[in-house]
Amino acid sequence: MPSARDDLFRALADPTRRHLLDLLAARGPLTVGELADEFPDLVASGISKHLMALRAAGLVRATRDGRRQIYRLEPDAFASAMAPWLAKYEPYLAGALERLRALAENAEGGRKG
Amino acid sequence: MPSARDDLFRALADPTRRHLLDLLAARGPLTVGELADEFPDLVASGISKHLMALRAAGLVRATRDGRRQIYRLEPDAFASAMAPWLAKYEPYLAGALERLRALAENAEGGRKG
DNA sequence: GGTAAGATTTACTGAATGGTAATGTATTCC
DNA sequence: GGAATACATTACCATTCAGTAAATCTTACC
Repeated sequence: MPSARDDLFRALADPTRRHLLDLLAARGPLTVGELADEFPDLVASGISKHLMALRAAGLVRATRDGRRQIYRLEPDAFASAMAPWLAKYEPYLAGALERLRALAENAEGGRKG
Repeated sequence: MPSARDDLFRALADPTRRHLLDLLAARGPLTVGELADEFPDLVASGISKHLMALRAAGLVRATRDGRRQIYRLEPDAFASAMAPWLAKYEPYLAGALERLRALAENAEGGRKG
């Protein structure tokens, strides 16, 4: 029985799925069609399957709007599985965490713009 | 042709490989045998293959010591591939980054011990 | 030199994965 | 009601992957 973290990392293993997440992160909630437009080399049902995988991992959430399905990020599952894992490597990642710290501070101070 | 980030996430997808990384993070450099001892259900060559995958992804480094091979974490590849990726989700991960920020500050202040 | 120990490589196998095509299911529009 | 749109689901195929077993290679020990 795979854990939530297993699901997370398995879902993140595929470049197409990571790209889907990137799109949702960069552009906010999107329909399946809008997402699929970004993958000219893939057939629609393939995108749908990837979205199902992301949903199963808890990384995205979908809501209906008429006949469309709007997907958006679900950051909670992401954060709660990722953060404690990252913490284990904290002593080895001081530099990277430095950068993340800067980002976090930037987010605090500069978000309202 | 897979990118460095592709390699990273594919390497992290397998629970055994993540466990290997965890062991190296928690206990420092270890030999293949010491690592293999933690996986009673797996055969030695399987561990070796996983270690090769981690090495190919740049996540670990190996040095010889007699007939042993000592593996240790290689945090640079990890950080340089992971940090910019995480940054893309920064607006969605404020809470998680908060926690990471606390960790980083703790690391700064308490490292020289 | 010969043997054993530590680790990697190769060959093989079953299972999982990503992809397509076809079918199914709501929902909207005429 | 019927056609069309937007997705999801199913069936299927090729490839990849994790695992074992056996062979190989290097170093240590006698």
